[in-house]
Amino acid sequence: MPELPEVETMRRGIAHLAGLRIDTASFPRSSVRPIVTRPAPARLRRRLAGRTIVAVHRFGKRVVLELDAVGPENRGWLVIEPRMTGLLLVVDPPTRTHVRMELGIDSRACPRLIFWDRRGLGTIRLLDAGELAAACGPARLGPDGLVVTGSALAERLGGSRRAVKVALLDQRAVAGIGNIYAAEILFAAGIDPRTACRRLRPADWERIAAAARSILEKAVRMEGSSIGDETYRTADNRTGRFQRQHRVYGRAGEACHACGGPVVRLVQAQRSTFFCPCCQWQRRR
DNA sequence: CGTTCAACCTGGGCGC
DNA sequence: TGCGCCCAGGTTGAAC
Repeated sequence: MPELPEVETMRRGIAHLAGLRIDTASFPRSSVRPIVTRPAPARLRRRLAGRTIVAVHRFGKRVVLELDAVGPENRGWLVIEPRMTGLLLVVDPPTRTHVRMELGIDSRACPRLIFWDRRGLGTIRLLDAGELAAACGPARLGPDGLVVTGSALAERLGGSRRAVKVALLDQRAVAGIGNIYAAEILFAAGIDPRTACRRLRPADWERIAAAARSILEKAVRMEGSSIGDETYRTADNRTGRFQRQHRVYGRAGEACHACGGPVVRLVQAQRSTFFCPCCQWQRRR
């Protein structure tokens, strides 16, 4: 579920935890297979207790709690990856099932932070500086989608034979774009998602980058996209509002707002792509 | 290099 | 009602 706008909204929703101390950490087992944590839950619990949250970061689609050094512990980074259904909440989740992590925070302002993940595909890892660089550094994540430039995209993807929609999902090329926003960005840029990257010219990459910045920024302002029940929510359990602005995502068979023709769904790299064949054209040479 | 498939999970929706 | 199937915001690794 969460892509850059949703994860950024989560980050902002818990940014006020900076400066506060983690009292207790628990990792309830709520399904056949417990959520993936590193280290394993029992040890992670001990290593988190008593640590102060120095800052709350976002790297691509991950929220990262920076923790201070205490006793034998060096400075650490708790990397939370929500994947499809993970949520960070400062209020009670819809149900107590699927709670994967609960941090008791030493403050009346925020008694707790809950990671609630219906499908349990999310991961939580406590990393040191070197591991953080390997997981969230430039080798793994391209420039953030909010500030990506056309030349950065052209440099990373310009020679690729991949379809541009598939390439935009590559976090090494640009960080934070997922299936919803890839579709919306390419609609805004007027480019067919099947176009091979190598067919695109510098001006096309500029249009894509400009559309990415503009759409992601607007989606952040509207606190992300909430689709269906038990889907993405803000940290205080409100729905996002950007789903109302979707032009193509999830609209197969419906009329394009621009031309009136039907929005089409197709599958690329095992994932749905939505686009308007009339408004989004393909450069073939 | 690029694509395809499977896997990790839960649960909603649909056809029969 | 129930069953089986397809679908879902993500990521990773293996196989071809």
